[in-house]
Amino acid sequence: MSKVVTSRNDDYSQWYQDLVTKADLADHSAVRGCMVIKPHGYAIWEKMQQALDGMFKETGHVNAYFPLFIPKSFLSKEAKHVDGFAQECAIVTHHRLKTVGDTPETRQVVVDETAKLEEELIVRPTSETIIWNTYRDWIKSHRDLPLLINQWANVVRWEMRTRLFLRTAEFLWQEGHTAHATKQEAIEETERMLEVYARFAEDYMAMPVIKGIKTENERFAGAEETYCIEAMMQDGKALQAGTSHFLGQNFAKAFEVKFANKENKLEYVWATSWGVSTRLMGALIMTHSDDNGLVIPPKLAPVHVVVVPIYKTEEELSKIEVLAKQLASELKTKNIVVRFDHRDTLRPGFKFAEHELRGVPVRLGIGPKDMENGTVEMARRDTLTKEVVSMDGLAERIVATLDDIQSSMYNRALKLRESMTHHVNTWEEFEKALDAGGFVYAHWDGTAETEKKIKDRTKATIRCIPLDSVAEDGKCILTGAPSSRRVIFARAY
RNA sequence: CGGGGUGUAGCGCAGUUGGUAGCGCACCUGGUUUGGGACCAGGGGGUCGUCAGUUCGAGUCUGGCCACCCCGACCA
Repeated sequence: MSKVVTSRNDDYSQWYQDLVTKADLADHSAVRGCMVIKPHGYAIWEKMQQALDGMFKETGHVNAYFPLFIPKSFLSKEAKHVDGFAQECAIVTHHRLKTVGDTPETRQVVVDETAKLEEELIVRPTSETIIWNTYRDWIKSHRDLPLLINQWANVVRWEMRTRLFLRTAEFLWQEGHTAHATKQEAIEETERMLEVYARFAEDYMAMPVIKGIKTENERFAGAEETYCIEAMMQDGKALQAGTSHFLGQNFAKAFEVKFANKENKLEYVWATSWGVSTRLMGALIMTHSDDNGLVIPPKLAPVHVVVVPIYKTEEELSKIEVLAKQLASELKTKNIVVRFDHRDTLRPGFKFAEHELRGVPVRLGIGPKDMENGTVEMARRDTLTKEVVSMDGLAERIVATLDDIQSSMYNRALKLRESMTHHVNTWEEFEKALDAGGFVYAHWDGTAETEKKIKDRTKATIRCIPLDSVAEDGKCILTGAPSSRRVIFARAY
């Protein structure tokens, strides 16, 4: 009974926390703001990594790895960049400990002050600086470009307040860092990777996203332009799910990265960077899960089908097991993972609840009645519906069901987003729509001051200027100044 | 960094006017069960966050410290 999660209606935030811990995704660790990602959570992250990594490689990228530590002086070379990150850096100052105290009771380990570093090291909050410092040596000619590199890594940002997956002091991510000969190429790359993220979110996570551009206020520190995908969570709040930055020549200039063009003239290199993080785990949870637990889209489920045997005798069990094994090997050829839940100390009802909590998309119950009738009970996690189906053609049926789960999860999420999206023209409507929750399309005069005033008054930020927005004359919701297109406002995570 | 809260068994909690720690779940053993979170019997498991003080005696009272969580401000 201890595994029941708080309902979304009672306390959304508590529901989220319950879900993360009770579905065995992650736990708070002994270190403030840092989480332990448990095997089940990590398995889902690995599925995400796999899919994304494949997409990166398809678009011509290769993986590499750069150091965890960044010399302090590197960070300050790009002025805006350091401004953006200075407040949340972990700093390494020493490289040795020593033991003091003569007795076992008083003995303790302290920092050895004689082992102070000449230059402090910053634990990377992001790797632009160390990477661009390295690129200086790698890029000499236009023939070295484009340079398309990704790294899977952990980064540390000393956030004041943390939440499991959504904002942790240490998080896992991938960061792509590319170098190009022309501005146009770099912008194309930025947009290409935004497209990859959007496709991943929608096709794999079954999470609809809006592609857009950040306003100056929300732009990445050191970028010329930040593109993003924005998703809406079930409570109507927005979540930035991924960003792709056009960095211009800012880092090339800061780190003196020049290449000889075809005319043998030296030019600064154009750059992009783009990343998604374990925050996507939070997005996944808050997009689909319900009061019974996690709901995972089949494409990201570590296990697609679980078979729960219902039996009295060992003989019955072994018959069911033979069936399950057969089904598993048949489905394995279609990359569907079937697990047979053979645990004999737990009753079926407990297993049903547990697999629901952990989000297995399809559950099959097989008992004596089924063995007699040649049927199984098939339950869908997304709809919580059950039906008794024939064992004949079961594999095909499962394939079709998984496909259907994948697409209906997307459709459900899209429908919810649409039902919580509003277009408003007056301040009064604007406030009302924000309180109702969701995305609010409204006109804005394009100034950072107005954006900030709106944020102070309503806690809503401009999530993005949608890429597909159409030109439309209107008046700024706050100042009444003319505006040529709507932007999306929302309260956000 | 402000506000609030919590530290007692793996988890969730109780512990009265101070008298040396208990309940549920989980765990172990045995048995009966098994189509939506089983039941019976027996059993194991504790520096009560930490330091100091008051006291014959502190989980309980006093003070300090630490940690974590939640709500804000800041950020992916």
